[in-house]
Amino acid sequence: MEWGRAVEEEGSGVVVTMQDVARHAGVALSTVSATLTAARPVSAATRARVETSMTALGYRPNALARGLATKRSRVLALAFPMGPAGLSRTSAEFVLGATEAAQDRGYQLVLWPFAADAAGPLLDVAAQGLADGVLLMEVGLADPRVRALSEAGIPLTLIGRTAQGGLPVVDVDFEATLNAAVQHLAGLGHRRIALINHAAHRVVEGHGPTIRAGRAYHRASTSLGLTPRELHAGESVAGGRLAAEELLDGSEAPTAVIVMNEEAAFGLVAELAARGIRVPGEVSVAAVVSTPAVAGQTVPPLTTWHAPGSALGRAGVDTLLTVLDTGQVPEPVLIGCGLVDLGSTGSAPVPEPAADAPRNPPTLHR
Amino acid sequence: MEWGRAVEEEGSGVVVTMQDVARHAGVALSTVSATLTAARPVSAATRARVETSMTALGYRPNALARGLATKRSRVLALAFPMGPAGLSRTSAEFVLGATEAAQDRGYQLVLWPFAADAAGPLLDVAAQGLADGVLLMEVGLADPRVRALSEAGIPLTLIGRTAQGGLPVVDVDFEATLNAAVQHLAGLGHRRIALINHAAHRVVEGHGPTIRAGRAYHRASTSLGLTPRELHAGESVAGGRLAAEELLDGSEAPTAVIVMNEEAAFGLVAELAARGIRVPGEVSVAAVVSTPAVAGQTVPPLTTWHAPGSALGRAGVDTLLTVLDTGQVPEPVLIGCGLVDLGSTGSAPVPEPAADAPRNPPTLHR
DNA sequence: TTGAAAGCGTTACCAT
DNA sequence: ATGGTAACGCTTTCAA
Repeated sequence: MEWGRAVEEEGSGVVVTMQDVARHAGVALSTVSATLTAARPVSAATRARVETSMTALGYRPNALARGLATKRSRVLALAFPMGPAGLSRTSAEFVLGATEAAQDRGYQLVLWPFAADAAGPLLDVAAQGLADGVLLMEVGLADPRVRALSEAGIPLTLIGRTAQGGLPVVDVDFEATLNAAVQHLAGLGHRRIALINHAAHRVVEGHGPTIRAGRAYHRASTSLGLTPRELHAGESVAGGRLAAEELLDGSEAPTAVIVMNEEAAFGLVAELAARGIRVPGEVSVAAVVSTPAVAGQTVPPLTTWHAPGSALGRAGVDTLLTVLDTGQVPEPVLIGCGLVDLGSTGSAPVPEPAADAPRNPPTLHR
Repeated sequence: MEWGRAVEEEGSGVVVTMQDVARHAGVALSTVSATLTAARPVSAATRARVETSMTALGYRPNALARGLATKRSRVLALAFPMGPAGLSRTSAEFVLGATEAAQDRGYQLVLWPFAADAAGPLLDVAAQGLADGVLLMEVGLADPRVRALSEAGIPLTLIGRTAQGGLPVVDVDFEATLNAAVQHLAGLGHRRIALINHAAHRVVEGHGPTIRAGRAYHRASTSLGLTPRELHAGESVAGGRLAAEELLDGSEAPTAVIVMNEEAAFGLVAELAARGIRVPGEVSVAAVVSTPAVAGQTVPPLTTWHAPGSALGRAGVDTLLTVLDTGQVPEPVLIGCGLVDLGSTGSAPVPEPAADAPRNPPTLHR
């Protein structure tokens, strides 16, 4: 509808450029660009003409060209080491939060699956300009990726690692969470509160959550005058059962168990059920840094300190964008877990000595 | 180390362009490009010089510029509707397979989290040239995204949907899998083989797997002269228990159950355990289109027809690249599940009437 | 075999 | 407020 130029109305793979829109609207190319970016004032009249032309032609800005010109792709890469186990619910909540936050701020968030150890491909992607910055999930204490990326000067933000070396970081507040859990159980009268943590090799590998949760648990326990008892269980139902057996077979069986290992939680509950031990009547159980959606799967469902996935996601994006925009390293952001009471914790049982193992007050009868 | 030009050795955010490399190597820009793309012959000598210069300067090709020039980003988008439940193990295996296949063929595979219904953002990303093609996961029978993308002329491949409308597709071969499961159990002597499928509303919504699995199960059963009994269970432990109760309470309780619903499988096993029914002694259980990693979590672990996630991922990428390169629509690819026998299926119990419900041969005693 | 130059679709700056 | 035009970093002709 202008001087005789063949106008493709839609579809068919024909790319409509800014130049096309400009011609159609009878304005200069730079004016079209301006109405899009608001980089300079455009009169309402021309703006209207331009916008009409854009929709008429089905114009779509080319992100690559824009990125080349601005040196910004407006894409954020979320690098996560993906094993065959998939994405845990907690991670998923994180991703969703991050995705929303990114969109709110005009960025695209893409998940880039990378091997946990290989920094190379990650480096390429970032250095090639495909992503403006990188969100690194599940960072180990001595993660090769961190060194590589930060040395290459690629803006990044770490998820899941305490501040060290002045890198931008967001993380679960394990300290606060374990403290809350211990306090909660102690408040119910429990004196023997055990922790089932991740596998022992995780500690050796420098797995942050495992280490920090363990430390926080010990600190919280001793500060209340309780004797901590930490077990490491394999990440499996079987691992959980084993830990439970070890815990229950001794004479000093705990009356409350904190589990920081989702798979093992299933095993613990199964073992308790197999022994006919009532939850929370005889033993209280609390899942920590988990989610009710998972911890609620057991019978009975477990009271949970819900990992703040979504909030962490938002915080991660915000932090990364701050780095991108200002070059400054923001303070670490730590977010605690919220309590979701699903009824698996209750008052400590009255300390009645078991029949098989008489203790201090010499046999009170059963 | 050349005529006096300030040479940045690394890092520090300074971008090294092809022009820089050309100058450093004393060749033309186009020659550098040629050594990189092999688009034209380059003598070994100059190639060596160029490569030396590239590493000396720490050159990284700019993907955006290359994409702009070639009109190919060499990025494939894997669009998956991400809910808070995360990525199932099966999906994860798919993603891994796809990622590997993409890398093998020189492409980057990114996961683009999108709302299941919103086609808009997806369209933008693809139309903007950020991705060359789209892999659509979890496609519903009347998926708005499919229409939008194919109308926009964006190369795509569907995952999880039978061929219809001549679109490129890869999927699990439900027919073959359910058939194999039914045959396997019938071969063990079972005559009452039930199916616990996904929730009923899935059928209404046109959830492909649910519908096709159900159909295949019915077909396989009747072709063997068996009476099919299909139940729909909610995707939860509770849903599984409910279905189990319904199945077990009747007088015609099945001796074998096929479960095509991972969450419900947990409930089924729990209910069987609660009733003291031995698996596979009294009831055989088989998980279908699942993975041993999940179905092995129950006690006892379940014999599984393992969903071919990885193979599907590779097939999906291959199909999409075929579409991209040739514009042709390849034939649908269907891949069946492999059997992983974890011991939860066994011979059908001898049809001995239970003590509480005497049947044909009047009370043989227990 | 190599060099020079014209795009790719934008943005950003300089005029007007 | 608007129109030209030089980048952006690369691929791809076309000559030499």
